[in-house]
Amino acid sequence: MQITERFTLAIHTMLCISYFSDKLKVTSTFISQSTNSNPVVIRRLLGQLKEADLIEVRAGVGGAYIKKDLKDITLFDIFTAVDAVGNDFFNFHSNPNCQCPIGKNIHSILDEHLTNVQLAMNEEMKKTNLEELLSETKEFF
Amino acid sequence: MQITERFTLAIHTMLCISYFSDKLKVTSTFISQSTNSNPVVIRRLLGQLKEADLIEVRAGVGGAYIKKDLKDITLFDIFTAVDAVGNDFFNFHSNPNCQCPIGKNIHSILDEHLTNVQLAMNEEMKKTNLEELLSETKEFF
DNA sequence: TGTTGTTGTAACAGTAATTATTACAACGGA
DNA sequence: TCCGTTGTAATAATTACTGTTACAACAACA
Repeated sequence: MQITERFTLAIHTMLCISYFSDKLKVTSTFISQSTNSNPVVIRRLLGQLKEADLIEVRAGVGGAYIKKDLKDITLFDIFTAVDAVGNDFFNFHSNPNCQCPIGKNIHSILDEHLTNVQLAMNEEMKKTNLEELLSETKEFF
Repeated sequence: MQITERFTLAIHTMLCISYFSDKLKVTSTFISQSTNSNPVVIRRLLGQLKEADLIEVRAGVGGAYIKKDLKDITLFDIFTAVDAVGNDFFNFHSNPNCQCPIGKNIHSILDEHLTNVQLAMNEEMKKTNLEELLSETKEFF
């Protein structure tokens, strides 16, 4: 059980746009070459990131641009944009036996604990923003 | 992108064993009826929980038993047993372009942050143990 | 010792999600 | 009008997950 490649692909995409968009036109083909992925896959990803209001994509002329202050875009925003699961991060088996004391109460017992796990993950993702990631990139470069 | 049903199924299974194993023989068929699942699916799950040394399963005669103090079994132990992904919870795209400053450094940039997210999730899971879940069950019952 | 109920496991099918790919209409500048 | 690009539909290949049938191995017990 893994989080899809889409997530790291989207972070990579956002970093490409952040790093390059003032120097050159960042197209889906350009990003697909940096990520070693497929232009159509990237375009779908760009659509999701645009939908979440994180970027602007110029139809026709081409190119993607960040729409917010880099400080205000966190890993959580990107995760939510491309891998949204809402409140259902944990997948429940359906119709547990309501004749059984465990089956009858399994949601009452578990829901809160599982929600807390999801929230802990979200909070940790919120701690990392794009500005920070970009400055780390420049240290390596 | 969701965590598999296996996880909540395994928690349900552990609770059934905890709650019933001193009163009756908890077989894969019994658990499959409480969870509304399939006996073979449960037997595979029991195999993983046994492998993780959380339970004992009696071949031949039948029945499953908890092998540790309930306080010492957390959601994290169960998750690790049935949904193990090791350190690779986040799935990376392969062969990013090493000619690109982002592609070349994407792992150096991201690995630590993603590991922290996974650790935060793990730590939250460790906060809930079976004893606690069982006593909540009894409140409802 | 044979019967019984159970576990362990292989094999297979159906479903769903993911990623890659081709194709093409629509768009916007030059 | 031409060109490169986006947006999107359609399809295929792969993989993971869940359900199911089948059966050998096992352990107690009559």
